[in-house]
Amino acid sequence: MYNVNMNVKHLHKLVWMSRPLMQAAEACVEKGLGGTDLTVRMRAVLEILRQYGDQSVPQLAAQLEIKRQYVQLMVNETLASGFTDQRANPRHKRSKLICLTDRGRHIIDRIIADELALMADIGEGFSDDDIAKALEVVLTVTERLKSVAGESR
Amino acid sequence: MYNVNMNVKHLHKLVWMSRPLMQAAEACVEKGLGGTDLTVRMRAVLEILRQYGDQSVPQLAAQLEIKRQYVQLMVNETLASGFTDQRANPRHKRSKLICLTDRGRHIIDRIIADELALMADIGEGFSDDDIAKALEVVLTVTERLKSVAGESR
DNA sequence: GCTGTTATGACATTGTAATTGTCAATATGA
DNA sequence: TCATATTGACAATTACAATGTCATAACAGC
Repeated sequence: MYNVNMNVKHLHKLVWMSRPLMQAAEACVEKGLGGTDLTVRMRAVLEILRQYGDQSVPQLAAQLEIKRQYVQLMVNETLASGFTDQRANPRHKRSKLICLTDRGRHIIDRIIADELALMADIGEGFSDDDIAKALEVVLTVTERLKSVAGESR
Repeated sequence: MYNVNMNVKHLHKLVWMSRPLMQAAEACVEKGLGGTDLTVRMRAVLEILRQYGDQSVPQLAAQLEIKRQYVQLMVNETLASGFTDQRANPRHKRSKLICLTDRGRHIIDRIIADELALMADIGEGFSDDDIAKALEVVLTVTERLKSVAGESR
């Protein structure tokens, strides 16, 4: 029998707070996107490209853990809006690499900067250590939950 | 100009981890529900009833922060499956209170117990203080993000 | 009690995110 | 060269949730 202590209940609550947190976060992001032609899902593509460099659609799909067919839609939107462009892929002739245009890079840089500025406000009152530890908990818990859910499928 | 330090980047990452965390959590919950006739959304109704007692559909909707029409569907499913029942509402004759049946209470108790047991494994290696602090960060950040997103609408 | 307003349940419609399935074209690798 | 895998394109489907509407019924002020 497990000793169901406070620790465990806190963790349970933390995990269940992930949905409200996500919703609040996405609402904020959406608000920050107001005025630009970007959508939240286009933003996700630009962010990955910004952080990890040019990639093919299937590679993006793996990063985002979303099916490639849907990522293709997202990417097509960014292409149509001129935030990204295609260039030759040395590793696969048919699957072009998606890269940020100057416009795309400019806008995603600005958006991320705005978001970080917001985070500076949001984190008010917590120490660097608090935040670092909280992140570590969240990352670890996510990994462990993934492996639990993934088992024996 | 903001000083974009590690703290802020960690917080940004933490916030963006909320989606993967949620997906992993829901996948685990779904797995835990295997074998029962419960769905994830029915589970949500039972959990609120278990924690906060009998409530009307509009009250549940407020708790879950979901529109009452959709909660009505969720509740109807729990009624149809015999996990909940209706009883007279002293405060409103038409809007019955939804309450757990013995079967409903038994199953949600078991599911929560299983989840807490899983949390005991998942939290391995973190101190009570780490978890408590992480929860505090998540709760606070969620509240603050909500208020930011809610402003001037 | 009468009456206007609100709350509720029921149902239909719509929107959006994302998955799944399929197909043809093309690349890749043995 | 040829079998297999990958890719992009597109259609269909599922799931979640919001939104709209309506009739009924409850409530509150008078």
